[in-house]
Amino acid sequence: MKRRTTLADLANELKLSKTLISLVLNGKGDDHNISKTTQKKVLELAENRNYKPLQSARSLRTGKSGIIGLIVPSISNSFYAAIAEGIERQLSKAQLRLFVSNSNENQLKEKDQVQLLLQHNIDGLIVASTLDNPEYYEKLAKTGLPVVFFDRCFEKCKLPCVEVNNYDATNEALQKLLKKGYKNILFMSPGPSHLNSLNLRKKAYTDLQKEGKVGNLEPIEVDTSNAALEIKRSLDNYIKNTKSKKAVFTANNELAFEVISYCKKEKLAIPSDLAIWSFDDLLMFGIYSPTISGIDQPVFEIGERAADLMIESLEEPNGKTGRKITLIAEVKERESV
Amino acid sequence: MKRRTTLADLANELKLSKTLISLVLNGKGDDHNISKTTQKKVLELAENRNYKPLQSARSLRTGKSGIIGLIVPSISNSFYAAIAEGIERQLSKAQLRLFVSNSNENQLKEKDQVQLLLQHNIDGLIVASTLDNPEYYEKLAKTGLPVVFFDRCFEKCKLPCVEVNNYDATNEALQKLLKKGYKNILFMSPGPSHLNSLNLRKKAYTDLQKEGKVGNLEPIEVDTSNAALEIKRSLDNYIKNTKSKKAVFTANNELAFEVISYCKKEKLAIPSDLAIWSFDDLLMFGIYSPTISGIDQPVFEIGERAADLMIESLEEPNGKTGRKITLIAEVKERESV
DNA sequence: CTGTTAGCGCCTTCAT
DNA sequence: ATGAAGGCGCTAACAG
Repeated sequence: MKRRTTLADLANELKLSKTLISLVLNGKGDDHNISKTTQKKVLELAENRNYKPLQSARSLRTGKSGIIGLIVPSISNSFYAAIAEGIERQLSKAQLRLFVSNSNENQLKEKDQVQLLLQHNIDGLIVASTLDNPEYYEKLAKTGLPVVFFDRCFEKCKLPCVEVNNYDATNEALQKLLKKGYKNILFMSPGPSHLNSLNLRKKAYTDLQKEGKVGNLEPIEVDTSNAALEIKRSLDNYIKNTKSKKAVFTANNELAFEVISYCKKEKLAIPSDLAIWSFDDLLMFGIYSPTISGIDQPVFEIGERAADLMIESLEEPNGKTGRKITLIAEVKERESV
Repeated sequence: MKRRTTLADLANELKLSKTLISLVLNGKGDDHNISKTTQKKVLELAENRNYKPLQSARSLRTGKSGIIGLIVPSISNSFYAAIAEGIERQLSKAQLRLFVSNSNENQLKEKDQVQLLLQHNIDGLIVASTLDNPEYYEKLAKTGLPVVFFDRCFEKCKLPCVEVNNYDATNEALQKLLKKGYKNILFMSPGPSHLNSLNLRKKAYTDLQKEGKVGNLEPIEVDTSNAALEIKRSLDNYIKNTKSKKAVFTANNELAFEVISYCKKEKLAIPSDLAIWSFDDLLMFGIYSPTISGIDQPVFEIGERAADLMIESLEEPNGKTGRKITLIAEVKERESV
């Protein structure tokens, strides 16, 4: 079990000081007028010995780790998984690495994960937060840690974030349903929720109700730990009591999945017995029979832009705060309506 | 921007030595006969000041980081995402953290990622490798780094690994197809591939051919970067030239997805025009109309067992090598055949 | 029961 | 153009 090569090893072998080696390897050779030949020797030996600086040592010395923490509700949700890939792709261009943590929609666990990340000297934090307010992160940001939100942003929060046009996209989809003659649309969201993104989607619905355009059904909040059952109850009820054309709008992909599953079990035809439109767009929506209408968020771009914001924050720690990026989600009408 | 609390801070405040604090905080207080009252004082102050040891310092000193590296082809593939969650869940019980890296099925990138992980002093490596032989990892393991494979294991490799009964499960599914009267089954796998797991699936097919039970169609290798087109070409051809009942077996979920997509586009009925059976089992398979036959790998368990093997290796570095765990994948016959 | 000392590998100021 | 020395925060020998 041979030891890894260290700076000292290289220094000894070349009869030079560690300082010199360090300077050259960090690209500061020219600044210090170190001769080209020396530089070359150093670089070659380093290559040859496969020298790689030990991050924990460097991190201890510089206070920087080259690690960005990412916190998502669940990495096995394809939405977050795709965003994570976008982030990783972009960060790795800047030689940064990504620490992925699940919060499992649990506020305590989320804070725990942050603490763990902090212990690893992370340089920044990218978060789709489950918390109900941004205070915790605002405090963190005040200590000098760059924080970037995505997907789940907070109103009146100065921290940079990347989100999509939740309200407008939902409104557009609902309007299309109305035009198709669906009036008593059922709105379902995972809940109980304080999440701004979900509330905006819901607001698009309730605002239309206030305008008298949509029937006055109470929006349903589905406890996702028991989704299948709750959805069955709601839909059974909805279908029994609704005479007009029936349609359900789900605020995320998990619910849509359960609704489709329900239709399959109950042998309901889509869209004749029940029409479906979902916020989020899964790959399978495009090949299901019938194809399912969705709202397609630009997942990779969300990830990349979040990473960009992070890199910006890293470069100018006192730069303009409050950079908010709003991306456009594409409303996709398909056979399910 | 206030500095974090350090051991020295606590020591100063209590007029005790750093050593003492360190001992207590690491639970070695009793071993060193440190008085309960002192221990209590230390623990309370640490709690109070929200002291958290800095991992990079500890790592530098001990050579251990508490980080396990995970390398997968793509974390946005739901199969790997689910396994990653299983691993994370199990590791976190042992206070270990997970570094997730994508190899993108690229051998060079995979090695790069390993190097990066190594720089972070990782304590172990869990890998679904894209390499065509285990040498690289065997060398690594010889330096004392615990390595655990999963999903993609190597024959005649002494390193611990977790896999499923690829051959038997495929054989079972194919036998069921035969019994249903499908004779000229088309076999498709992502390729060109050297992966043992995929080759075992293919071998189950070619062995049946040798026994004369399955027609003698050449197994198809689909270039996944251009899957849709290649699949269309193969299936167009297959369907045109096959008179008997038609069925395709796909060796992974991505191909199955493309085949279903093809059927949708070409308006082919499943299973009357074309039957489908897939290795892997996606959530959507259960709600698609018709439901799709699959082979369900126990993803969470794969993750957990891989994590277990890692934890074992960590505990007894010179323990028995060659621990191989083979889990049973469940063959699920559904409406698509 | 508690403290002193040294050093992990690296970067950085200050000297030369 | 190069080097010496110190220290980041922590732990592990070795002393009392």
